[in-house]
Amino acid sequence: MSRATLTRDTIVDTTIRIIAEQGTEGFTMRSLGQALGTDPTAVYRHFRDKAELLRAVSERLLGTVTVDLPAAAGWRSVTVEVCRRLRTALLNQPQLATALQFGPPLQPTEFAITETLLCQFRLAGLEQGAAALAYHSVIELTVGSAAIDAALHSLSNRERSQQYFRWRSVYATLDPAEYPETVGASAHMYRGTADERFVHALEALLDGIVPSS
Amino acid sequence: MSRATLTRDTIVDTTIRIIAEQGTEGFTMRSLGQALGTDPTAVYRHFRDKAELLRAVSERLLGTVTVDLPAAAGWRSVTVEVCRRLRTALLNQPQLATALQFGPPLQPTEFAITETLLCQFRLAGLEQGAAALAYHSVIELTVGSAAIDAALHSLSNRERSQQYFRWRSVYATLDPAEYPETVGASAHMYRGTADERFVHALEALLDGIVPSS
DNA sequence: ACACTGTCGTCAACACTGTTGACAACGATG
DNA sequence: CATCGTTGTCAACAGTGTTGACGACAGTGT
Repeated sequence: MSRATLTRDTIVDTTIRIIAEQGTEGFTMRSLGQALGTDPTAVYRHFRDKAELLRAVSERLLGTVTVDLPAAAGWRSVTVEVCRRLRTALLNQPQLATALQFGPPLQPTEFAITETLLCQFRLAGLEQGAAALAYHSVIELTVGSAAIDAALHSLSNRERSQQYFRWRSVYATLDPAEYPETVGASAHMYRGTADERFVHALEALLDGIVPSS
Repeated sequence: MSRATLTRDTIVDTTIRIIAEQGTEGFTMRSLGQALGTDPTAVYRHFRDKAELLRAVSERLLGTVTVDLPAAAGWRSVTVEVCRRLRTALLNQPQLATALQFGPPLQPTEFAITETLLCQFRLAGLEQGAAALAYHSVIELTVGSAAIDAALHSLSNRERSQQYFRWRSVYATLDPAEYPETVGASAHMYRGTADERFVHALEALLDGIVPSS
C-alpha cells in the first residue's frame, strides 16, 4: 500500500469525525494519525501545530452558520436561526469558545456571522451602538448555552434524558426547608431539549432588546 | 525545615493563587507542589485527583456568590448582583465546563445559587415552570459572558483596553463593501468594560423575562 | 534517461502532563 | 517504649504535543 496522501481538507474531515464520535478528549494527534492511516507527525507537514488545526476545524464548522439563510422570514427568525446554527457548531467544538477570545487572528467566517447579526439588528431598527450591544448579548447567551451543554452533547438522546432525569431527582430530594423553591420547581428543571431552552432564552432576550416586536 | 503540613484549605488557597497569577495553563500538579514547598504528589494524600481539587476550588469560589445579599433592594437588583458575582467567580475558574457538566455530584454552593435565583423569580411573580426557564436563561448568559472573557481576564486593565482597541481596529479595516455594518459599528464594538456589557445583556434578558417591570 | 530538488511520510526522541506504588519519617495511641 | 496510621518523598509509568534527522517519492530541466 502506497503512503496515503494527506490534505488539509481530509485532515480536518477526520478531525471533525473523531471529535463527533469519541468526543473532544478522544481526539489526540496520535488517534488522528491512526484514523488517517499515517504517522501522527505527518499532520505537522500541513498544520503548524494542534491549535492551527483546531482553528481550521472551527472555520469549517462556522462556515455553515450563515449560508442559505431565509432572509424573507424577517430579522427575528434570521437571528434565531443564525444563533441556533452557531450554537450547534460550538457544541461540536467546546474549545471554540476559547478560540473566539483571541482578538487579531480572527477568521473570515466569524466576520460573516458578526456582519449578519449586526445587519439583522439594524433591520430591527436599532442604532449602531445598540446593535453592537445586542450583538454582544446574543453571542454571550449562545456561547453560554453551548458551553453548558458541551459535555452532555456527546451522549445519546436516551442517555441525555436519563441524565436530565437524574439531575431533576437530585433537585427533588433536597431538603425542602433549606431549598423550598428548588424542590418545588424540580419537576420543571431541565425540561425538554437543550435547544428548546436556548431558543426560549434567546426569544426572551430579543424581547428585551427590541421591546416593540 | 520540617516538612510542611498540608491542608485541603492551604492547597486550595495556593491553587487559586497560582491560577490568578499565572493563568490556567500555568497551574500543574508540579507547579502546585513547588508553590507548596512539597513534593507534587503529596497533594494526592488530600485530593483523589486533579478534578476533585478543582471541584473544591470551584466550591470555594462559588461560596461567595450568595452571602450578604441586599434582599431589601428588590428581586431585580438581587438577581443582577448574584449573576455578577457568579460571573466573577467563573472568570477565576479554570474549566467551568468541567465544573458544571457533572450532574449528580453537585456542590452545596451551587444549590444555594439555584435556590436564590429561583426565589427571586418567584418574587417577581413567575410560576414555577417560568421561573425554571428564567433560571436556565440567566445561567446560560452568565456562563457565556464568563467564557468569552476568561482569556482577557488575566490581562491588566491597560492591556485589556489595548486588546479591545486592536479588536475594534480589525473590524474597522474590513472591506466596507462586504461588511458594511461591521465597519460602521466598529467604533461601538467592545466598548466599555466586559462587566458593563454583561449587565446590559442581563438587564435586557430580565426585561424580556418579566415584561411588566 | 538522468540527476536534481523540494515535498512529505516515518521513526526516534524530548519535555511535559497526571497518576501510582513502594518507602520512610513523623505524630498520636496503647 | 512500641505500634500504627497518616503523610511527605522518590522513582517510574502511560500518555500528551512537538521536533529534527532520515529517506522515499514526484516533478522538472537538460
